[in-house]
Amino acid sequence: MAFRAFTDRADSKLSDVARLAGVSRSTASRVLTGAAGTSPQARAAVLAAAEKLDYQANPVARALAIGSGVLPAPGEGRVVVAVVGASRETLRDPYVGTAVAAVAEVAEDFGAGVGLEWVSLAGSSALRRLADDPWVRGVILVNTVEELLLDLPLDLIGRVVSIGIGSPEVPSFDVDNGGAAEAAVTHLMHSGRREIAMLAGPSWLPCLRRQSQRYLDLMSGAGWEARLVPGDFTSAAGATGMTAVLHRWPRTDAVFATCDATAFGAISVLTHRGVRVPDDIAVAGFDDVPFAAQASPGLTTGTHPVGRIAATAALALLEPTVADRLPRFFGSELVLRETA
Amino acid sequence: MAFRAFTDRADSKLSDVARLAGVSRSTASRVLTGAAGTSPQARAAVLAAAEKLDYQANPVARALAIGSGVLPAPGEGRVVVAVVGASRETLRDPYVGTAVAAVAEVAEDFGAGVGLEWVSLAGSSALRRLADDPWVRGVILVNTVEELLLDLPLDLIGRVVSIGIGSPEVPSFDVDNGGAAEAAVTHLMHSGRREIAMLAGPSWLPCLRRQSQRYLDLMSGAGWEARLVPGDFTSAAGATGMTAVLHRWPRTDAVFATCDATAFGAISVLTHRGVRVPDDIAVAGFDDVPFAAQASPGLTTGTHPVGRIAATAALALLEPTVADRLPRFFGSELVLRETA
DNA sequence: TTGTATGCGTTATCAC
DNA sequence: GTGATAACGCATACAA
Repeated sequence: MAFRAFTDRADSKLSDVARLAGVSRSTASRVLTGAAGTSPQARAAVLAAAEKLDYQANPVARALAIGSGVLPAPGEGRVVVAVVGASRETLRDPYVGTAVAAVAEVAEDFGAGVGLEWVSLAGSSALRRLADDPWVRGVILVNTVEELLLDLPLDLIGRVVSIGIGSPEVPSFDVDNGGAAEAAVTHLMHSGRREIAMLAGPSWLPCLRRQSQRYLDLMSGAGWEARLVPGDFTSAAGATGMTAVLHRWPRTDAVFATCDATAFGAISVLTHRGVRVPDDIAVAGFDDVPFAAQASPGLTTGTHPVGRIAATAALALLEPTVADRLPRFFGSELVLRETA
Repeated sequence: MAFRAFTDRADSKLSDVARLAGVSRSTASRVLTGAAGTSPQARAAVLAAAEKLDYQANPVARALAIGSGVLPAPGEGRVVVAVVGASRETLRDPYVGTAVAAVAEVAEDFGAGVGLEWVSLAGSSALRRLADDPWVRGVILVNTVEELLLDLPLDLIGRVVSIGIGSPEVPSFDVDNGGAAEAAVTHLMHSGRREIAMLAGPSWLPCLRRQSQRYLDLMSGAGWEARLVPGDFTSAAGATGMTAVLHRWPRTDAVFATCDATAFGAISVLTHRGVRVPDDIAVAGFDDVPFAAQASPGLTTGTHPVGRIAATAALALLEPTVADRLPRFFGSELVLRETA
């Protein structure tokens, strides 16, 4: 994030180069801009002079002449993490912090900075602004929805990726949360549970559909009744969701939660009511946050490599040449602890 | 974060305004730039014309003429959270995520963006770059050290604040962790504990000195032996620190940890060894992370309003007029739960 | 192929 | 006070 070109005035200008090369400014300009119609010898002389003088074109003057805006030099600019959500408080999710940190780390290797921005569910104007800003090297959409993907500013395409759902134009990077759900639910099934409820995430979040759907499929495949309650990733939602489940389906003997925070919320309700975990009700989460290991009982949960996913997304933006070879789908591993 | 001025060409130029106002470009320019020597009637005419045409000076042309770089328009630019630390992984601390999110929320109200950057302990060059970048509206230093504060780029002064220690030139915002330490330690003392150890934070972090010092003062004031082990905010450090404490001072009956993660690391060691918490050893933490309430036993800990602190720091940067009236020191409240 | 001349939109320096 | 006019540094039709 140097932006050197803006402030430090170049020590030499085009006319200096031209004079040293023994040509006119026009010729020097032509050579330097790579325009056609320059003799090899003129080109060599200009290039040598430019090299010698360590010439750096003044981006402001160039922008004025060209009629364009000032463009960032290679190695400048920033990557912005654009988090889609119902309210600005979405930014407070620990998930976001992890992603931003990971992006910051890889961006630094490319001389880029990181930005964090909230985008409302109908926030195409925010994306429009990002698209208009030449200093935005790339945008990482987080938790985006279909609508946003559909009317994405066209000039953003090619420098936007998504963590969550994608589209033909925007490559997506995500955890295999369908697989994670399957691992957790089948584990619960194999350990003899049948009355399995799911404390799901926000229903508007499309990338979660794989998770809920897999649960639904598994339950109907086994011929058992599905018990799904939506939530919002908070532990409060886990608590109210658990309460609702207990009320509607008193015989429930296992719960799969969309994330660890929700699982912990559920567990707190359970222990408060004297329900034993896992003896009476088994609980499985998803994310494998640090506390999952420290809690007692230890939370059985699926890993969620948020940092790796975000870093990969950032790399795809900053190093387009390797983008195709990057993993797009990240596996989750079920970590068996005590709650299930 | 509009940066509109860069890309969208102004629809009207200075000459248009001048023509409509019936004056020369020179006069129009003088009026618009606020230079001296303009007649009231000329000023009125120009202002009216500019208003009518919705005139916006082209920043690129202005920059070229003025010889400066392109400056952000009022309401543009960004605030960067500069986290000081030994390695880039410092960025992964949940504390950082919370701070960035909070800053992002208030920055948005001012049309500013947020950036996140890592600054090494000897990272004056990184700060130099930030100072040179006119698009940086302000810098929020996090966990800074004295050295960095001493050779801060001079032109950064006035748009840099600190979360942690400050200096005469850079206002600091921080939690009262001395008070937090006192509340926790005296609580332990009042509940009959005497052999109180402290699992401290990184020794290089100056803003933590108030915390450790208060513990030391309290212990020596009571005439008891101090037992302090440094760590690094991780739960791993809590585990190894707890092990060390147990080894060196087997009769320890209470522990105050610099943060909740460290406290949980200590507790896991304790429970693994069959030591009962709080019966045998009481544990108090600091931060009051969400998990502190959900863990069982619930963690007794001091609140740490990171979000409010960061938001206030951002406000001080973006609204200098109210900066003096902003709180600089944020109280911590001891939340009594089960571990102490 | 090369050089000349002019434009990009503003600010600053002059005379007036 | 005001209006020409020359920078600012570069790009590019156009003429040579």
